[in-house]
Amino acid sequence: MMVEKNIETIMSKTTHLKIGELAKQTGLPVGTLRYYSDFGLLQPVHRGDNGYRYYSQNASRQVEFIKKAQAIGFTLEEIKQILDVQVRGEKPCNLVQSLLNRKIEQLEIQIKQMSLFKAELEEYRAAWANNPQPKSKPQEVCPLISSVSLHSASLN
Amino acid sequence: MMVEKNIETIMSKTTHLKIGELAKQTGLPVGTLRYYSDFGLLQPVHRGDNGYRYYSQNASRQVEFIKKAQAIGFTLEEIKQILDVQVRGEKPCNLVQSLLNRKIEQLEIQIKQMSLFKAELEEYRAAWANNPQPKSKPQEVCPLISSVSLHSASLN
DNA sequence: CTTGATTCTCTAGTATAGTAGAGAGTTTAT
DNA sequence: ATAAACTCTCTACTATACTAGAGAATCAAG
Repeated sequence: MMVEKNIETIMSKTTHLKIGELAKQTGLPVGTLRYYSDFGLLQPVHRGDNGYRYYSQNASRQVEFIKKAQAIGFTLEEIKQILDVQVRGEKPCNLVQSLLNRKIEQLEIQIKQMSLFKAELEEYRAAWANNPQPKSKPQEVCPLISSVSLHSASLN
Repeated sequence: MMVEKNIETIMSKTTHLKIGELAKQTGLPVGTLRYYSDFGLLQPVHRGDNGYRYYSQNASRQVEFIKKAQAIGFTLEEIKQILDVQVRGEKPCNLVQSLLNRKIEQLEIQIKQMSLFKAELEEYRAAWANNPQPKSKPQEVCPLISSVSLHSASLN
């Protein structure tokens, strides 16, 4: 009993991170890490007898992955699906493959949309730069909406 | 009195849209349009004596703009700030210019991030395609997380 | 003129992604 | 051994973007 506990303690100390340590490494608040844990997004490798969460060293890399994916617009649910596969080291079953394919396609579309939208905003900005104010046509509320909207049609 | 009301009624019928009509044109539920109205994102040009919202013909184009911007990750608050300027036809004051500049920059960064992330997922997929399963190293939970994470560092 | 559709306001509920705090147990440092 | 720091669970609250429904007024058609 005593021996077993010692072994675990040593293991935990050397190979695992407590939640606060992971928080420091990643910059995420402890509360968020707990939330991820409960959500099933980032699970500790094990729980101590005290109930403490112990994370693998990989955890902070997974957090980085999560951050990126999130910044790009993936929901936690979607990220979980991707990470689940990673973590479980499953063979790429058809389901998972198609999931990944869908995500990649989505990204591609989004990148295109964003590029177009950016161009639109840039035009917008440029048009303004030398557009004093529309005094003549009061019924046209926005002087730029029409030009902006020309491109809008092609985006959706 | 009577004459005024008639004129308004005629104006409304010919130049303005009732909420349900706009809903049909745009595909957005009436409730959402009301929400946008209350939020100040898409305001009716006027309210009738009955309290009805009357929208300009432009409204549906603005909705398209909103949809796109939203699809790309802008919040309604941000979109409002952009549209406010459009609608008010304001001169590009410094504040607004910098707002737009910031948005454009943000988009640029996001596009880059998404491209990198997409590449990452593609690598991921490719690596899986010919990776049977990691039997030898049980402690390495994920066979791909390491390769994935190599690129991760450069992304943030 | 009445019926049915549309609109109004207002309240409340949903999902996502957390954040904050209470109250209790655990660990660490002195 | 005791205090400070850390962790636990659980509840409740926040913001964003809606959605649903009640109850009342208004409008449009036959």
